[in-house]
Amino acid sequence: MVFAPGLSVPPAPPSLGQRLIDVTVELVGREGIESLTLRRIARRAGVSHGAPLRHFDSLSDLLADVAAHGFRLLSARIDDYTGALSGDATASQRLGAAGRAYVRVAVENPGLFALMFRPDRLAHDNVLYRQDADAAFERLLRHVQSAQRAGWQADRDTRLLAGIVWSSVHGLATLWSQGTMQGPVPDASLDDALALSLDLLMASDPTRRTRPGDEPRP
Amino acid sequence: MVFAPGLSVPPAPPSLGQRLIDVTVELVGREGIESLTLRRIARRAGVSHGAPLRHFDSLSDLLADVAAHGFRLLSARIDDYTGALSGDATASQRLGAAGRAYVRVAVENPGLFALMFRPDRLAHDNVLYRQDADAAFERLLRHVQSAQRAGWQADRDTRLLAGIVWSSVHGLATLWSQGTMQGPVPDASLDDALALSLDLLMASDPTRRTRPGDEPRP
DNA sequence: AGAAATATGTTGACACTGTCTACAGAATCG
DNA sequence: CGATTCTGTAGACAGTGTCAACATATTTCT
Repeated sequence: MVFAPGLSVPPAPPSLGQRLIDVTVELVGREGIESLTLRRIARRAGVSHGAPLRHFDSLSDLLADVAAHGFRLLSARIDDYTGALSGDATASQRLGAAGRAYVRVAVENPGLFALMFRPDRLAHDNVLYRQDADAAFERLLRHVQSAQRAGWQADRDTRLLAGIVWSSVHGLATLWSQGTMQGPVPDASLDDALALSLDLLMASDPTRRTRPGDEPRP
Repeated sequence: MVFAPGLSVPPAPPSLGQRLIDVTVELVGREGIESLTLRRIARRAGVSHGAPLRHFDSLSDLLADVAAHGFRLLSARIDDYTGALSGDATASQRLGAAGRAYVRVAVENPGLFALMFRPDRLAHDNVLYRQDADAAFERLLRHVQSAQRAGWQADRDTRLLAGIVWSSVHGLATLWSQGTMQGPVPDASLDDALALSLDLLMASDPTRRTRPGDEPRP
């Protein structure tokens, strides 16, 4: 092994706290929310059933940290999707891309996404959760603001408008990712649904020429 | 007591099955979803902890029946709100009233509403649940259909369009009833949010003259 | 009517769960 | 070096969903 100071520092083994979060993320991804048991998480991490409580106040505290991780993932995906647009994309197109990222995260990580919006399973006093959730919303807020400056619904209250856009996308993401939509609207494609939803939202956008679902994707 | 055949038949005491459902509805209304325990429900109904399993396959089967009750309540409220409009109300106004009813049910019964959309706590093979949920959606579908016949988004696929309207209203109802919205949009009023949401949805409605949030309420 | 079958409740057991306390060893610090 | 804190283990406790055994009613059939 070569000695290269600052480069080959052996990666410190992640603390048990972090490993428990990783294990939980993997568990909720493979087996869903009902599998999220403190003892099961501990077992899978290879420690005794009492060990997690040395790092988290309670199960709901651990789950809140996991949910916070989900919000960080969401923010990253929003940045990916909006950043992948060409430089001359309109603000509304960027907002649409953010919405697309949101639904994608929900559908690709249904368990984690469900956990993120289940207040009865999350410690309400977890600061990381509130921080990262707020950061994701602020991202959306900035995109709404830009779209407004470009003329879309310019006279509306920005925060409320962002809340409505959020609601709209969140409803689609929720119903789709938990399979509820497949009952009443069985043979619809997610892309069609998403395109229609954004189309209704952006119906009054003066800058749009084509359907807002037609931007390139990353 | 007067003998009046057909009128004063002493009301048959509701079966334990029905009483368990009633108790659960009341419990979820006062103490939320985390309180929904088979043993606790049995205790409150005054029977032993094993009794409920003579009437339901499992806790999740009982909860699915309770959720079905919630969907029946939802359908009734939608009919109330749309039926209270004057005879010359437009189809879009009726659709808006249905959306208002949806959000109202969610906000006034947050625990029950949360239960209705929590697939991990409901028996997926409960027929009553699927029936009553479908019935509620069909109601919405008919209102969307009427609005389309009146010219709103007439060229869209009706079921998909109904799914999008549902999503939009459902997102607002969910985030508001579970208090998530009060974080990012603290001082917004539900009426303003609802009005704005319906306004965006109905932006392209040719029959509307005023803001669609302005119809009378029952 | 009487017997058989079914329905509906109780009780106790089992394997789980979250959380608490007591304990042990390691790391850190004064 | 001694004391203290950190981080893990092990056992206990109350609570959970579900099942089997048992006791009565109630209904059904002959």
